[in-house]
Parts: sequence; structure tokens; C-alpha cells
Amino acid sequence: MPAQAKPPAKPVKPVKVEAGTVRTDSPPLTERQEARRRRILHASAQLASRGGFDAVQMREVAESSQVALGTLYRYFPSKVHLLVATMQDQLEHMHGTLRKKPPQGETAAERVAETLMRAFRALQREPHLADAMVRALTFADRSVSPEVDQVSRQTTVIILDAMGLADPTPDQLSAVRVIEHTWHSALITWLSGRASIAQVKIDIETVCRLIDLTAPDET
Amino acid sequence: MPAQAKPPAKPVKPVKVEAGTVRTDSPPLTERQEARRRRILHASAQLASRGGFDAVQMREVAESSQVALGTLYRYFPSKVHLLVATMQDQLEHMHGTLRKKPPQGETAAERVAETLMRAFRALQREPHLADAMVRALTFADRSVSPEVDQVSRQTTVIILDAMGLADPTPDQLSAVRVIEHTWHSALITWLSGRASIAQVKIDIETVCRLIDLTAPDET
DNA sequence: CGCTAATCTAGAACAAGTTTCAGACTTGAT
DNA sequence: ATCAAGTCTGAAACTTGTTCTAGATTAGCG
Repeated sequence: MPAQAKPPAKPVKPVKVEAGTVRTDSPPLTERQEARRRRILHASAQLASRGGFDAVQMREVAESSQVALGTLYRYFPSKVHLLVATMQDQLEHMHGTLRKKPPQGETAAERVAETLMRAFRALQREPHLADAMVRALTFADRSVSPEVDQVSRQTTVIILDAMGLADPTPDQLSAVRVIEHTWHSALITWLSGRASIAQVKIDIETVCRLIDLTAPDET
Repeated sequence: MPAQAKPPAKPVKPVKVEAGTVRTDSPPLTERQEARRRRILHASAQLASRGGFDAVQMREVAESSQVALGTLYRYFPSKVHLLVATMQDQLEHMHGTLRKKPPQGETAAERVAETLMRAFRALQREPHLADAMVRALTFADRSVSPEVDQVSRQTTVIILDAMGLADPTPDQLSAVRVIEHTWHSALITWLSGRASIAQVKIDIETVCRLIDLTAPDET
């Protein structure tokens, strides 16, 4: 998987944000372009659901989304970019779902653990898709940093939501970072068959104890 | 990076342990085979030190270790296997170094943090090598599980050593697991340029607090 | 409408991981 | 010393991610 510099900037993501736009940044795509992008992401998720990271083959994605290979690469400059974008997509969906049914736990730690376990169960329903997304996320090199960072921020928001905090202390943010680390790494051990579901649950519950450590009293 | 099944078992690692052997398992390699293996690992580490994961190209490894490509693949069935083996090698070395100068901290948490920071500084000296090894580790799929597991066990031993525990409680083992998760994931964020060295330090110190949580009193 | 720049397409070409194969070399046992 | 089995070599082939090119289409604009 060769990764080189991309000197000639591809004009696909001009990041021109209009005031009214909901999303953080949206290149001004025409309708057909938006449709193409959707088709690509859909094909990606579909192939990933079948056979995980390896099953997402660029030629196949191009074919099943009815787009030329070159076009696919114009939209997503690498397979990892594509899969990370797929993850962003899924995360948004998940965040929406979680918002509707906030976790019930008494303490912040419980709520976070509950939220993550809910996400984990969702991933278990599509383990191959999870594999593709998580592997892409951790394999991503510097060229994908912005996108990976975006995923990370989104995850942070979800966890802070679960904690029910408006403005967390630095200590709490550190705890959240560690929780995210554990979350990603635990997923990997699960996906590669080195840890059971039960073990992941324990790990999540264990890190979440850190929250109590940083905020002994809360709502 | 295609990954397929390997039905015809390659007879390279018969795992025939003799009573007197120091290592956990050593296939009965002839001297020349042992030498080849060393040359390969050396070439791998050298190339990795130059340019990280991408710079370790199987053809080049084969060439600089004076071995045919087919032979390289007989010794290490994939690039990831090779890099994980390289990591095992380095870890052993590091464990030796750490044993000589045990950490000085008062509490177990301090000692673990100190140990990990020491390891982190070692990695900083060879960031490309670190990149190659860590990326391989997290990208490894099920076919590499045994080897990755071995690395994980070795890491656990190092952490338990730092804690100074003979037989840890289940709670403590959970904490160690979470520390390892954080360690790996924090390294990745550092390697991909999404977190600073200072941030990694904070993350490590933050997880290490979990140790105090599981053992308020200790030597 | 007609022009121009940007975008899209099909397809070839290239790069690096992996596999395969025929033949030469080693090893271990007789 | 000799034979069989296992190992190593060199080279080609195959796979899949990525790049490149020439020509068709499309979008925006006068």
C-alpha cells in the first residue's frame, strides 16, 4: 500500500463553509456529485460489511458505485481516507441514535460505560464493517490526520454527552482521552480475536472508573 | 495488502521445545538458519529505522539480508509478521535494559509511568522504527494473533515488573490491560502526528492513576 | 446558444505484497 | 558416500492500491 505525497491539489474539498450549513465543512458539491459521494460511501460500507478491510477493494467500490476509478480517487484520495469517511458517516448515525435514548446510569462513569457498550453492541452486529473502519482508523498515517481527528472529536463529543458535562475540567478531558484510547485498542483486540466480548466490557468498565477519580461529585 | 488463507503449513516453526531452552519456544533451526533469521530481522529493523512501515519493502529486506524472497516468506509469512517479530526482538532488548535500572518512583503508579516514559523516550530516538512496529501491531489481523499476543504478554510482564507485583489481583490485571490499551493507542496518535509528546505523557500519567484505584496500599 | 474550465470515464501502467515453480543446495540417516 | 526429504534461490506471475492519460461530458457564463 504505497503512500506518497500528492503535490497537485485535487480541487474536491474547497472547504467553503456557508453560514447556514449544518455540517462543519461541506465542499460545494453539485447534486450529482453529492449523489456520487453517497453511492461511493454506500458501496464502501456494503463491501466492508461483507468481508472487512480486505473486501473493500477500490476497483469494486468504483464499479458498484458506478464511478470510474479515477473519480473514486478524486473523492477519496486513498482507501484509508474512504474508510475513515465511512466511519464518520456511521458515527454520525450512531450519535443521532444515542441522542434519542440517553444512557440511564446513575454516575457519569456508568453512563459512559453504558454508551460505549451500546456502541459496541452496534459494532457487533456488523463485525466486518467494524473491522474495516477500525483498522483504517489505526492504520491511517499523517495524510489522513484531519479526518481521523474529526472522528476523534466526534467520539469525544459522544462521551462528553454521556457524562452530561457542559465544560469539562482538563482532568476530565484527560480521562476522556484515555477512555478513547482504551476504546480503540480494546476494539482492535476484539476484532483480531485476542479478546472476548466480555473482556472488552471489563476493559471499558475499568477505564470508566477514571471518571469517578476526576469528578467525585456530580449530578 | 492481500491476506489469504495459508492451507499448506510451512514447516518452519515446529515449536519443539527442549527442556534446556531458555526461550519460550524455538524451532530447531540450524546455525545457518538462525543466522539467516538474524540477518532478516536486522535488515527489517534497519529499513524500518530509515523510513518506517512503508520503507520496509519485502524485496529490499530479502536483498539486504541476502536471502531469496521465497525464503523470507518462509521465515515470516507476511510483512506484518516480520515487523511484529522485529518488535518482539526490540522488546526483549528493552526489557533487559529496564531490568538493569528499575524505576525509582514511590508508588506503583509512578513506577509504571516512569517505565513507560522511558520506553517512550527510546521509541522517540527511532521514530520510524517505532512507526513500523506499532503500525504492524495494530494492523495485524487474526493470522498474526499468536505473535501479537506474545508481544502483549511481554508488555504485561514489563508493567507488572514495574509495579513490583508477584501475583496481581484481577482488578490490577484489568488496570494493566487498560494501561496497555492506552499505551498503544497513545503511541499511534503520536506517530500519526495527532498528539504531542507532552500529550502522550499526560495520557500515560492519567491511566496510571488507575493503579492507585486498584491497590490503595502497597510496598 | 457557444465557449472554457473543470470533471468524469475507460483503460493502461506502475508499485509493492504475495505466490509459485523449477532447479540447485543441505541435511540427516543409512 | 549416497539417497530422500527438506530448504534455498532466482525469476516470473499475480493481486490490489495508486497514478496517469486522452478523450467525452458537464457546469457555469457571456
